[in-house]
Amino acid sequence: MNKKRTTIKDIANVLNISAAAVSKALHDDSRISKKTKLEVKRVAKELNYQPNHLASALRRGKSNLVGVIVPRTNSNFFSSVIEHMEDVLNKAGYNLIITQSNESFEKECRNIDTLLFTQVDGIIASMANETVDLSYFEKIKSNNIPLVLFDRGENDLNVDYIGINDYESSHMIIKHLVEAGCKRIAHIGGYRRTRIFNNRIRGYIDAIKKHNLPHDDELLIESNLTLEDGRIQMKKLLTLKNCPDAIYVASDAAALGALQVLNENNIAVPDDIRLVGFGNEPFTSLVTPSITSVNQHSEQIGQIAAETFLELVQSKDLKQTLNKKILDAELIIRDSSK
Amino acid sequence: MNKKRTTIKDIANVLNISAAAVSKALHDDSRISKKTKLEVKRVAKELNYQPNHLASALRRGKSNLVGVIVPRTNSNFFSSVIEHMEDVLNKAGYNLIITQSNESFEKECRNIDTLLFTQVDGIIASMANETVDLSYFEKIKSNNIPLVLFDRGENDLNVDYIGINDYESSHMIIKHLVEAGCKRIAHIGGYRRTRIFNNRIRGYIDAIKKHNLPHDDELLIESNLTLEDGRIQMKKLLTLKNCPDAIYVASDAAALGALQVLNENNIAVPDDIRLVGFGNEPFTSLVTPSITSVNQHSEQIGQIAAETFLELVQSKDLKQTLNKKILDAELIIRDSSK
DNA sequence: TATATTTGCTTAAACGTTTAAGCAAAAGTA
DNA sequence: TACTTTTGCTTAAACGTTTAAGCAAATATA
Repeated sequence: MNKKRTTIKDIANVLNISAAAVSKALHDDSRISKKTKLEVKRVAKELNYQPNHLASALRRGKSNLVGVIVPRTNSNFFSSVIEHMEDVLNKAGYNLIITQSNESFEKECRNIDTLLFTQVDGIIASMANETVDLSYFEKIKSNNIPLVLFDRGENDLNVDYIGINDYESSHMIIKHLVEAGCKRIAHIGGYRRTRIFNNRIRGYIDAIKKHNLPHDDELLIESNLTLEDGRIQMKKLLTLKNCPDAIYVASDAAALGALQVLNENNIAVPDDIRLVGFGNEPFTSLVTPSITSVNQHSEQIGQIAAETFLELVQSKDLKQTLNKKILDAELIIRDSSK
Repeated sequence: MNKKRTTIKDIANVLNISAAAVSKALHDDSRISKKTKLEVKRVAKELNYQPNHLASALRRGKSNLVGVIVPRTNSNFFSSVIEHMEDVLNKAGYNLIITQSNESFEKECRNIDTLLFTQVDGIIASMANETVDLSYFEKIKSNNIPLVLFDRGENDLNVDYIGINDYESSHMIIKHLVEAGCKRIAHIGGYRRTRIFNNRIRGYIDAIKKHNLPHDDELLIESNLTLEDGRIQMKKLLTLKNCPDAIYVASDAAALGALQVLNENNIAVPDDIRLVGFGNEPFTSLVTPSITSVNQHSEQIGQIAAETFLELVQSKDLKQTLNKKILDAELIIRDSSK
């Protein structure tokens, strides 16, 4: 009927030594004898001792918690990133607090407050689409909390970043479509204020020029890239006098919307119009025809983001050099562009 | 250049009162004057005071953290449950630590250890498919930590549970298929050791009998319900001399696998074979033909699970009556069974 | 042998809160 | 007036751990 949990004091009482000695024994301090260490560990196990994480965190001034903010967990990319981040950080003794912003700036701000309140040792985040005002992220920095961004980053913040080479990815996609014989390629992109979408757009424009294809304003569209956006923008593209023969869509969800519209209008994919998405979400291989897409290496991004965070806390005082790690993405060619 | 964060002592010094008075003022204690409260709050804001969560948690013996364990976050059902749980719990002052087991028993055990180590005030979990050994969940109970299960529960554990009526859902599905004229209905289910899958199987068997349809052993299959399982089991069903005219699959992923095989074999859905999935994952409405499925009311489940947890902590000492809340599911009829 | 070093512990303070107990002054009551 | 009650604070201890400082005994060094 022992309501109370065992503490190091309980162990100390059993062995008639001080609580300090117990603490040191549990941490394998060199000034504690082998014999005492063994006895302490034995009693700890016997009494089912669980260290009080709050007390040690309070004393040591760190919580061993890392806050994670993602636009949503319900995406293969983000949940995979998180999984691999967790692997690395758990091994280093950190636990994760995962929060989702649902692409809302307001929710993101509340998440940041929550994480700061919870005394996390650092924050690894991917920004909401809506976010333009960076004051809340500045708040993290001014609280001296290590911050690492991935995928959705922001140059102005001057923090470590891990992402893929969006500019190059666009080049890769356009090259693939050109080689397949496409002459008129449209791009349904995100809003330029988000760095990754801006890079994809820049890559698209430069690649189009490089291959001497027409760079027509009506072929370049900005949107929120939801499935519904994909539908709307695809319908708009179909009304053009001079219809494109390929569409590069900056998200898989929007690409799926576009595909639905094409199917509904009995336009053959890839024969009449070729289609490429972005993100390599599982459903891209499940729909008919399967959608060509870009693998963003979520495993590596998660792992590297975690490692970057660890470097950051380990070298906290020394003036840190900025880390921007850009991975090459991989084009997964499927039926929609074959 | 103030490295240190502001504490209540700093506020106390500014106002020449005791730290205790500051603490009480911040908590609107009735024994502190209005004037002092206002001043304390003003100074707190001025100094950008952030309460040290660890210290207050240590002192009060509770962390205001709730641990969540789900098989995976990359599922619309679970991420939606989490989102709505978060809404309720944030309002009540709790934060979430989300962990995923990836359907692995081992990972689930490690997650439980992690959460206990982090001193969570309670755990809300949905069990991994693999889990049969309940000792780790018993460990939660024996640590006196409130435990609430949802979706994937377990009768033997005797803890609060929120889920849908799986047995009734099967009846609903069979009724729908019978009304559509089906005479020979197969079921690709999960393993009976998991309660929800057992209930779906029982519902299937009883409904089949009720409608005087043939209950053939070869029509009832147990599997892991992954997409690949759906493909394999569907191929097996197609080899039967007496082929079914409808398939009820206990997960959307497996239903999709089955659909792929049917499409590849040029078997018309729904004309030759009708298909029903379970879970109402977004892709069910996106594939061709769209898949009839069951909406599990993730929003309500998340909300009720959170509320159940709150009831549990509020009435911790009084002998708690067991809460099992079973919601009615909703059949979403789509092209695959029309 | 006398002195220095190492070993193995102890004591006590600290981390930032909360809270029980207490005390003086103000306000209320008879 | 003399008392009780209320108000508005303070003091001090506690939560469970870590850690700097210190001290005696054992061991090494000269």
